[in-house]
Amino acid sequence: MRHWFITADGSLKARWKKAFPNTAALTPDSLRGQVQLNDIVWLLTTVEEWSSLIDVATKQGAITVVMSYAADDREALKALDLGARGYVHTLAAPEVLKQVALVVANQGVWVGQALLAKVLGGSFKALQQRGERSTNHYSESLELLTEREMVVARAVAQGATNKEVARQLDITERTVKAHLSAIFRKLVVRDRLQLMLKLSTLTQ
Amino acid sequence: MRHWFITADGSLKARWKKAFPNTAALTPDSLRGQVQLNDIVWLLTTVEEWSSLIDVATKQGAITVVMSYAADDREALKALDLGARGYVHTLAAPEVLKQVALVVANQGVWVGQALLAKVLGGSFKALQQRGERSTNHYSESLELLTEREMVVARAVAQGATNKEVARQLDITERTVKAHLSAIFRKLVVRDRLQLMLKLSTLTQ
DNA sequence: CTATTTCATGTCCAACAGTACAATATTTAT
DNA sequence: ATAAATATTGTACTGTTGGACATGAAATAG
Repeated sequence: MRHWFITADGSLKARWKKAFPNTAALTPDSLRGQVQLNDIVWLLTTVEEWSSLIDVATKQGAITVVMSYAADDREALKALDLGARGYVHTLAAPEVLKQVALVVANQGVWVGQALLAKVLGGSFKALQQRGERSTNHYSESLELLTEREMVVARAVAQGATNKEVARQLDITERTVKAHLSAIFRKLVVRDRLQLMLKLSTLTQ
Repeated sequence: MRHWFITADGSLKARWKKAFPNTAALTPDSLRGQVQLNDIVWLLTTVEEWSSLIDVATKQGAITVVMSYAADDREALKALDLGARGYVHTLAAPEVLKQVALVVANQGVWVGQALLAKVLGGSFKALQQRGERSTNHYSESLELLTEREMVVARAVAQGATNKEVARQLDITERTVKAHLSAIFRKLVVRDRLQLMLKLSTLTQ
């Protein structure tokens, strides 16, 4: 089982070699005939080139993973729909690539956690034949927040401390706390970590 | 990390032991309190019992896989929607079970190929109009963490307090802090919020 | 014009988080 | 066998967080 990285110029990044010692880079043209059964093909080409490349690779029994700079759910779903078995960020660390390889090589599918929730939630409802529009109770609860609270919530969800938020917004730390208390009460979470989780399930 | 097979009578099939030497069978009642973080729970109960059992297992940080005789797509989606990470046939061979375990333990989701097509097809349409954004930047490695540290890191990334993690793992709060200090140092983050952010990108 | 909402700030305090010093037992590697 | 890594727990200390009391100004809705 070999790993092939398909890049426009056939270049091979060091971190890929670090992840998989027995690997090689290829240009899109030289893909056909090279790959074998259960090889893993990592595609770094443009969106336009996927379709045919995924097809070529899978026809030869290879497993395809699309790499992209844009962590775009729709793009990911398109790739998976076309036959790719994974969708991962281009700059993923060697350790992540290893995990992805492990999963896809074992018949699994690699998608982000956030995307997964959407996929399962969405499709489940789709199969249930429900005509209701996707009313995420989150957007409602988010609308409870005032403009200022929203800004604070976002900053905190990005990992900022109260002090940092205060500096960013040029207000005192006390005021940040006041906003946070209101946010916690409105969104029914106990602390900034739970807030982070709540926000991430919806804004990502 | 242990494997638990939940059956009505608490019986344990030979092929499960063959797949995972380090395993045990449980009845639905005895599930609570037994399983730990990152354990894998295989559910062989009736459909009616899933909901609560998946909930109990995941609340304790375990990964749930539903086993069923009926290869029913809708049943599978329901299981996954409830929080299960895999859906596999009850009579699956040991080799298959090992693969499933490998995939779900690495953040993957196990579903059949046929179901996958449906899921993606359905959700792709369902998700046509949603915007996305993302940020990815990391270099440090998850493999720097020991097994124990990994368990703590995941628990914290799910929003647990030190006290809660201590209770879950049946260790003192002080030990949790020790692990966390090691985690922070290794992953070069300053606190649990930054850890959360880092893990969410690493395991995306 | 008043009532309400939003935004800002203050002090006090208890709980939580994280580090700096440890120490000890077990397992793993050389 | 010895060294290194891992897992566990302890005390003491500092900084952060969030709630419980507040107050006051500006904007907005009725």
